[in-house]
Order: sequence, then C-alpha cells, then structure tokens
Amino acid sequence: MSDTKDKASHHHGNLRQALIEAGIELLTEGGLDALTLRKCAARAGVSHAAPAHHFDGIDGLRVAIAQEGFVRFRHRMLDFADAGPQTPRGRLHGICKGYLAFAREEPALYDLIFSFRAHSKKITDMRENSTPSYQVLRDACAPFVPPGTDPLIIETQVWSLVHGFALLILTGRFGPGPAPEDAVLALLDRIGTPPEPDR
Amino acid sequence: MSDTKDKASHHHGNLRQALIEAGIELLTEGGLDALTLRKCAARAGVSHAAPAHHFDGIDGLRVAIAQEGFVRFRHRMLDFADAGPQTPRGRLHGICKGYLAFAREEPALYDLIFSFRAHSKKITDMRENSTPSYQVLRDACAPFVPPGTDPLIIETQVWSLVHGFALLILTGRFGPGPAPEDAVLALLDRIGTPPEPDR
DNA sequence: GTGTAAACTTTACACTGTCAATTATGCGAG
DNA sequence: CTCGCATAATTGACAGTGTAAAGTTTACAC
Repeated sequence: MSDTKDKASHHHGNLRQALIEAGIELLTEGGLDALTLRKCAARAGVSHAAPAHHFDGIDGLRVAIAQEGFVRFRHRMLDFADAGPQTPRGRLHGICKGYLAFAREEPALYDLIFSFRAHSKKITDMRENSTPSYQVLRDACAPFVPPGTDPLIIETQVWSLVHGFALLILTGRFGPGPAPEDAVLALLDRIGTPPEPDR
Repeated sequence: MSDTKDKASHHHGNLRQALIEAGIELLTEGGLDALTLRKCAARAGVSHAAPAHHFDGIDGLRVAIAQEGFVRFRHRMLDFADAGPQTPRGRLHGICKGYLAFAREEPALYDLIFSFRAHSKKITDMRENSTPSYQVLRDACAPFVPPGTDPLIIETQVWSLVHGFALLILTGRFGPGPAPEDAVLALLDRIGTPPEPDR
C-alpha cells in the first residue's frame, strides 16, 4: 500500500478523492443515513457500482471518509490550541474547544467517525486512522500526568468528559438554548495534579 | 392517548408489546442495523407491514423500543445506587456504575437511545421518554450542587463524563483490555463543592 | 499488433421502508 | 339476530439500497 495512493489513471481523474468529497457533501447535507453508495456515485458522475469497487463496499467508503474526517478533526483541534495561550492549561483548553467546535460544525462527520463499534470488522482500520488525532490529545494531557502514573488515566478523564459533552449536544439534550460549555471546561481544571500558579 | 395503551384487541394478543420485544431481541443479536420492520414482523408472526401500521414507520418503532430501553436504563441505575452505601457520594457512584453497566450489558439498546439527533422529528418524544431517567441523575447530583448555582452545571459535568466514557468503551477505544473505569470515578469525586469528610 | 491487468459499466437479485387497496375481525345500534 | 362500521392486519406493488457476477473499455508492456 502506497501512501496517498495515486489512483488517477483511467477514465476519471482521481475518482477516489471525488467519491470521498461527494460522500462528505452527502453527509453534511443529510446526516449519516444520507451517505449512500449510489448517491455518491451519481454525484461523482460514475456508475452506481463504481464506489463499491473502489472501497470494497459501503463500510470501506465510510472508513475512507472517516479517515479524511480525522485529518480535519486534528487540524481543528490544533488550530484552537495554537490560537490560545501557550501554557499547558491553555493548550489543553484549546484542544478541547477545537474538539467541540469540530463536533458542532461537522456533526455528521463527527458522527461517522464514532459510528464504528468495537465488534466491527473495520475497527482495526479505524484505530489506525485515529492515532494521529489521539496523539494531539495525548500531548495536551502529558503535562498533567503525575509522575509514575499511567497517562491513560488523565487522557481518559479528558476525552470522556469532552466526548460525552459533544454527544449530548448532538443528541439535543440541551434543547435549543446554549449548552453549558463552561461547566465542562471548569471540571477540566480539576484534572491531574493539584493546580499550581499556572501549571 | 391512554397511559400503557391497551392495544390487545383483534387477532393477536398485545401485538404492540410483542413487536417491541422482538425488536429488542434483534437489536441485542445484531446491533442497530439489525432492527428492521420486516424482521420484526416475521419474529412476531405477523405480516411485513404490521409494525409500520402500529408505530407509524421505522422511526416510531425505534422510539417505542427506546422508551422501553429508558425504563430498563433507569432501573439499572437505581439498582446500583440502592446496593451501595447510602451517602450522597455513594449514591452518585452507584448511579454512574449502573449507567456504565447498562451501556456494557445492553450496548445496542444504549446505542438506540442515543441515536436520535437534535434535528430529528422524534426528538420531542425522546426528550419526554428520557425525563424519568434524567431525574435519577438529577437526584444523585443534587447534594453536590453549591447553593445559588444552576444544578445543570453539575449534572452536565457528571453526565458528560460518564456518557463519554461509555461511548468510548462501545467504540472500542480501549481495545480488548479493561477500560480504566476507576479514572472516571476518581474525577467524579472532584465535582461540585470541595469534598468534606464524607459528603 | 497483441495480450493482459485494472477500471468501470451493466445486469441481476435480495432486502428494505412505505404506500394504497383489500380483507378480516370485533362491536355496538337497530 | 343482523347490519354497518371502525379498526387491525394482510396483500401487492414500488422505489431505493448494497452486493455480486459478467461484460466492456482503457492503458500499457512487450
């Protein structure tokens, strides 16, 4: 498997990428259920069976789109982290704000990324695709990990908190009004080693 | 609309409940995608269009099953809370352990409950169905709400944390090994008013 | 030129949700 | 008792879906 495959060859110029972008459009416009092999093919101007051939079925297409989604996800988090104060706490807040911004701005893509279940056949691919994004979270959490303890503990606390909040927003638990994002960021400050002046 | 509708009438004795139970079976055996009007009908021994007639389409069936799911969800949380120490902290831990137990034991039902999105037409029904379950969480959080502050803050912190952790488990983020549940319960203890001897 | 492998199309099929028309059932009015 | 009649449920049809197999087109090596 080559990196960034060059599938530009026969009739269509880089059909693979065109299909992925068509899929993201469908997702954005109509949610998870709107992503369809046939509609994707129609939008890219190819026969209805072409996407299945490229991605080995609908699940393969979903994995490919999720991979692109993870790239955008990661960038969104880094953008927010780079824009805020460059302290450990500032960066952690930035990562979390970027996390929530992505979930709000691209809810269908966010849904897709986390739609694969543990028993799925594609779960291995998804784990690989998510690694760079997870690394961003790891790095932001690292300064808060007490010496001698497993970093996974802090990472799990942060990720669970932000991920749960994002999902609660997407499932409409806060109604039409604004979601209490400050509450989440406040609890974030109680994580890890007891706070020092500005750690 | 009567409470606990008595639809037991014509040919079949209480077909509505039979369809719901068949649906839960399908969910349990094959996950969200396995819930199908036609398979549900077949399992209940009725024609393929009968479920749509009762529940006004697949979404109606999903709402009805989710309603039953919320009942079980609530009971699981209360079971754990009643089994533990009867202190505010003990009950809060119990509720959260019950929350996670339900998500692990009935992942498909849990998935279904939280599969409705904010823009869905059925979101109002879902909000109503979830109220009693949410009240259980509210009650457990109440002792930790500082006077004069909005209870929603504490509730959101707790719910986000536990909900996110449950979803991370279901999406296979912790691999085959055990998930660090202790980490979540530890952060739970940093919620609300600063801890006193045993508050 | 010729052969070959890959990309893509065509065709077909089973399964899904939904709708309209139809039949069956139970029940109250006369 | 019998006659509507409302409701429950069935039947049949249809469009949309994923998938598989077979066929066609294209690019390229030799």
